[in-house]
Amino acid sequence: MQISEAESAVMEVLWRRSPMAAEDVVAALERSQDWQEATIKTLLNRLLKKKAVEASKDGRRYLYSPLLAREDWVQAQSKGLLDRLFGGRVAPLVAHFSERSKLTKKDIADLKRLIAE
Amino acid sequence: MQISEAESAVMEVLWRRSPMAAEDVVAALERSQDWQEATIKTLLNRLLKKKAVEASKDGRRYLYSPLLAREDWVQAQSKGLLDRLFGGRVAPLVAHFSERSKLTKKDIADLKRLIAE
DNA sequence: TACGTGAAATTACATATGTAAACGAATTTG
DNA sequence: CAAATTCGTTTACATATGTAATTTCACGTA
Repeated sequence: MQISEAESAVMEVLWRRSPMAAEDVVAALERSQDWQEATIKTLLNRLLKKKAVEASKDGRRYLYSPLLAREDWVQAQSKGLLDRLFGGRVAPLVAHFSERSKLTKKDIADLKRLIAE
Repeated sequence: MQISEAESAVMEVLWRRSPMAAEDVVAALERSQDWQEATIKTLLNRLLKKKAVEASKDGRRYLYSPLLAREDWVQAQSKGLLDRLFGGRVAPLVAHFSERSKLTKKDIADLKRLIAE
C-alpha cells in the first residue's frame, strides 16, 4: 500500500512523537499545512485503513502511533527513486547532484568521512 | 504539472530515442509493460496535454518527441525526495544507504573518484 | 432525563491515475 | 467504389488523493 504526500505529512508528525491524540496532530500541522481538522481526521483514518498507524483508546478518544517505521518508509522511497532514475545505483545520483552543483562543502566533507568508513 | 508513474515509462522511451510514432512507442514498451495499445495512446495524449511531449504530423500519423528534458525531470524528482526525506542534503541519503549496506564496491570506488573531483 | 459537546465515523465531491474500449476520419485494398 | 484497416480522438470506469462537511455516538451537565 502506498502512502500519499498528504498522508506522509501526518506520519512525519507521529514519527516525531507518539502516541498522539488527533487534536495534537492537528495542532502540530497548523504551522506547516493549511488543513481543516476534518482533513486531518480523514488522513488519520486512511492511514489506519492502510495499517500505517494504529489507535489505542484513551477514554473518549484515540491515541495514534505509527506502525510503519520511518526508516522502512525512507528506505522504500529512496530505493524506488534510485531504481527508477539511476539504475539502482547511488553513485550516479551523487554524480547528478555534483554536476548540478548541489553539493555543499558540508556534503563533500561528510561524504569524505563516509567513504573513509 | 506532475508526470505520473505510467506516463514516465512512456517518457523514458522517448528520451531514449525520438521522434517516434505511437506504434513504435507501443513496440518499445511491449517488453517491460503489459499494456494495451489504447493505454499507451491515452498516456501519450495526457503527456501532450501536459506539454511534456509534442507531436509533429508525419503523413497520416504523428511523431512524438519529449519537450521536457530528462535531466530536468530527474533533477526535480531527486530534489523532491531529498527535500522531503533528507532535509535537502545529499550526504544523509548516502549515509542512509551505507547504513543499509546498499553501497556496492563499485559505488564506493565511484564516490571516491567523485569526491576527489 | 433531555441536551449540548467533543470526538470519531460516514459521506461527499472534484481531480488524478491506471487501464481500456468505442468512435470517427483518412487510407489502403479488393 | 465499397470494405477493411489504421491512426488519432473521445468516452468510460474504477481506484487514489486532496480536501472537507455532515452525521453519529458517548458523556458530562442542566
